[in-house]
Amino acid sequence: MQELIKVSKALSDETRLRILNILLERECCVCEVMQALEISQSRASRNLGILEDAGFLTARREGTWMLYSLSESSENRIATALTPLLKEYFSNNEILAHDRERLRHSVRVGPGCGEE
Amino acid sequence: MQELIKVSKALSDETRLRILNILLERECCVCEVMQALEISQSRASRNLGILEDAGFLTARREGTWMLYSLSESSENRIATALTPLLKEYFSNNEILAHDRERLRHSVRVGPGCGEE
DNA sequence: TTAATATATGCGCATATCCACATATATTTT
DNA sequence: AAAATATATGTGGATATGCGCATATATTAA
Repeated sequence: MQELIKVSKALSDETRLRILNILLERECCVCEVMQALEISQSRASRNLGILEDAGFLTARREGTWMLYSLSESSENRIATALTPLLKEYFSNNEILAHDRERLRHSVRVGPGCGEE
Repeated sequence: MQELIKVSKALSDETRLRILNILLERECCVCEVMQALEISQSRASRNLGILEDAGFLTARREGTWMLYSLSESSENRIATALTPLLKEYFSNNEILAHDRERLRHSVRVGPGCGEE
């Protein structure tokens, strides 16, 4: 029961739903989440952590970046059962469409990206 | 998005999951919920109200009783999509099984029930 | 090693949540 | 109308949550 409560709490927040929405598009680093949602770094990081802890996300490191993506189906049965529902629910929302739009224009800066 | 947040918050609490669990068995009045879960009257009433507001429950009056039951599928798409998941999730839990057991022994008292 | 960049986290504050207690409301019975 | 019963709700207190700010940590580049 505690797992279900954790999953539900993870979905009980607008910031986290917005994060799931853009991660349905593609894997993102923290700074891309910040840019797409126009939120602070600590806010992005903390909410990504909550979604990861609830089983929605998987993190991997690539250089200085932490890349977050939706978990595989095997990781968390509840979370992945909900994902199709979420995707459908996210399709007709102004804010979420706006976030996805900004994601397309977001830049991943850092050592790995030499400036030209 | 706010509707999804409301539904998620409704599921983010152990008391409310326990209420959904016994209502999967059958329609209940507030005093039966109190007895099955061994909680106070105000706690039962308030949490039933939260589940109703989120679209999970429907209430009808019968004399002095308020009878709560799971909503029909048409009422709330999100809530009803989750119900089968919940049902499966509730099956192997000690607390929830105990609640269902107490529900079987609960008594609906009141003016309608003449003592013999 | 030092500097630079990306991310995580300690902390304090504002707000939300949950509960028990007391009380208000609604319905039925007398 | 008054009493009895079931339920809803106002209130205050304890705890949880979400955030910004500052700082710590991790990795890479020089």
